[in-house]
Amino acid sequence: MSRPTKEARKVSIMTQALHLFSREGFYATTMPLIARGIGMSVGNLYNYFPSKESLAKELILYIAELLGDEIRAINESPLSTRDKIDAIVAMYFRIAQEQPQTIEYFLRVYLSNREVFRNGCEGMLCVSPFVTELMIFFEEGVRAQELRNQDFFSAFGLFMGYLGGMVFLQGENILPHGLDEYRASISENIYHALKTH
Amino acid sequence: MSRPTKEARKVSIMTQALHLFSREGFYATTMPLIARGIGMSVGNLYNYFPSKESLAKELILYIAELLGDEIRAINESPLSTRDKIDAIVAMYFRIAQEQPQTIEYFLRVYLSNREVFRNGCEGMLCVSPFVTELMIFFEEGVRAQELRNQDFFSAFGLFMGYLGGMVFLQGENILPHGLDEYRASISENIYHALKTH
Amino acid sequence: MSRPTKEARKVSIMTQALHLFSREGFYATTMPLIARGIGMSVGNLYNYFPSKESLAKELILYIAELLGDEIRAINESPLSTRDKIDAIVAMYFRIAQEQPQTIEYFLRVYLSNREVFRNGCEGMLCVSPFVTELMIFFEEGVRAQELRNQDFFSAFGLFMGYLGGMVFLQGENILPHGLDEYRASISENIYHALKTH
Amino acid sequence: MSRPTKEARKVSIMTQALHLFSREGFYATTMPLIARGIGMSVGNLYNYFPSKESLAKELILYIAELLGDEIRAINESPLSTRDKIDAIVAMYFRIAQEQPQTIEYFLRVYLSNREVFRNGCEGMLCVSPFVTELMIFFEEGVRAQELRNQDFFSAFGLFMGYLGGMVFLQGENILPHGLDEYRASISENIYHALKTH
DNA sequence: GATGAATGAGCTTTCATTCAT
DNA sequence: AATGAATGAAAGCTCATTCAT
Repeated sequence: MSRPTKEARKVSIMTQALHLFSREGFYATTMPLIARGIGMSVGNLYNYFPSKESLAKELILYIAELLGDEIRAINESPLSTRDKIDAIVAMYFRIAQEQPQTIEYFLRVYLSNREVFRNGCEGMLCVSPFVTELMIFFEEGVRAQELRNQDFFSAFGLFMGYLGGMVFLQGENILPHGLDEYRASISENIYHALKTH
Repeated sequence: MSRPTKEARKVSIMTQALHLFSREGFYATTMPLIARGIGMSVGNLYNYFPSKESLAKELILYIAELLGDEIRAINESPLSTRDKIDAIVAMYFRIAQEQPQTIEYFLRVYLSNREVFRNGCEGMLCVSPFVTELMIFFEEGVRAQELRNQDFFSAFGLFMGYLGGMVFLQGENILPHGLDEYRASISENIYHALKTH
Repeated sequence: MSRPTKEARKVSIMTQALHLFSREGFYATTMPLIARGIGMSVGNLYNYFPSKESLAKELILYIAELLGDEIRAINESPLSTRDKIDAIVAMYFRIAQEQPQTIEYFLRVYLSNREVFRNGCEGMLCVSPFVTELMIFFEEGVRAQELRNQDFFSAFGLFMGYLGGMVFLQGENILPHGLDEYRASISENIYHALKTH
Repeated sequence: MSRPTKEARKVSIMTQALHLFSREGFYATTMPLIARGIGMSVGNLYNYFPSKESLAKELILYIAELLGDEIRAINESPLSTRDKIDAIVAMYFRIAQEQPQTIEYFLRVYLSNREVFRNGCEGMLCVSPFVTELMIFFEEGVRAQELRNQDFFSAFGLFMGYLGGMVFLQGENILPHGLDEYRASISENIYHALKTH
């Protein structure tokens, strides 16, 4: 049986770290815990990532690119702005369901432990692939006169805060229904919030 | 000079802990640090709170009550639902500015370190005073036919996610303008999102 | 039985550290080793010294003062320069015999691990009490016309290198006789090296 | 292009190790660091030297032979004892300047980390080529009635301690002048110390 | 001979918590 | 109630050495 490649090992570390970080938090997740989870020695972990922080930073970059790619695909589709909102909400919830660690990591590790990302991820540096695409979405909606022209961050906060909030509530088992059943009303709310009168 | 009462001592511990937790995070704040900040010994801290976690839990309860009281006052006022939205947004931003620890604690300690609150604050247990008042606000708006009748959590996620997101962005120095300049557009967005057509 | 005072504890840590550092070297001496040697927990060590390095620095300061005091006493005595040389050699060897750790620490920890002392002990900062007294000795000898007037460091290197070298050789069990039997010849050699012709 | 011989590989390892050990110290120099510096794998290093310690021991042997050869050449020259002292001092300082690693290794690795050389280099075992030549120098000086007849180690300690001390002071940037400017006075001091009256 | 991923013991340091006073 | 010295488990990280390839 051939040994897994170096790249495969790196992926398995990142997968395990994503899992633990998102569930237990950055500080409660220890390097020995990550190592044990994939049957690797602690020392060897450091052959792949020079520090716990660097591991966390690679993860957020990976996630931002993943989300950025998803939104880009939607931006490039021929949908109306109204339907793009639908598509973004659906995409976000689909990821939250299929690979919940991804969104949880974003919410509970990246947004919460800013000191960890201070060096190397200043401002939106590590999430720019994703923010950029949302900005494009918004500006195209404005140009198409489907959305009101307002400060981007007012729209951005609405989008991300709202979606993040819903996923958070679901993660806490607070929602009486599944995420999917909220999709329509959330899209509608966002659309009404942003659309031209 | 009379010795401070037990209750006063407890308040001063909580004030100091709130300050440190919100600024440094739960894990980077040590018990000796809290004690030193108020000229008390570590040992004595444990006469008031049986553990670091219990201190964190009492804090979120306190904050939930504070925010709950603020919203109750708005609920009990004779304003229209539209103006109540304005008032809630203004109140939230005012607190974020006047006592930023409060909102920061909510966003960066309570929402972020779920593992800390796992036992004892399941679901919305520790924030119910505040959630309850928002629920009342929403139901009255529906009854007055100013707001569409939808699942409460869809509205709740919008409200809290949006406001929390904006305060977060400001905390990261990402917003091009001050929070106050977003007040009007945010209220408007929320109102359009939730109002009857 | 009353507990030892904080100062006494600190002395016992320093004593034990001096012992181990001088015998095993700075790096081969671990904090757990120091702690175990005096029946104290590792954690508590850090209530007395903020780091292993700071412990090493306090030790060299202590030693430099001890040696400085000894030489000062000789400087202040009414002896001739010739006899002062005798006295300094005798004193150095006496300390090397009675508390060998002291001299060994100077030779094998302070002089050898300069990187440890880089911050806070630059140049001769941490050994100045001792160097200063030797400088006084030398200058008084020159003024009394018993010693040739030459660059101080040429004399200093002779003195310290020679004495240190002999103690080193003894520590390695290389000397065929005890240190004391070299005292006369060493004093004589030093005197002849430095005296006016 | 022919592959380097086994011997050539060994020399390149030793050169690199000497360089790093003398500059960074024994403990701060890691085996991977040595390997990387010469484009060799860690594993292969162990085909040439069974351990880090053995590498350090081979180095001191090499240096002792190098210094021994230098002194032998001086011993075999027709100079007077007085001039041989001059020549030895000059040689030592020349090496300290041309290949400082050599002397630094002797002072800061061999003399300083005795625990490393405890097994295998007891006493003068690993530096005997060099000590032997100095012994010959001294005995010939005595026989020629230029030097007083005293215990060899008293003279040895003077020579090595003094020269080592001066190089050390220079390494610490403590000397107000360059080493060369001390050459004459040092030779003179040594000669006066040892010569017949 | 050569590679370098892998090991695992051990390092310095931290900190919630306890308890004798 | 109050103190703060003491504990000890555990953290992040390092590195000499091994061994399958």
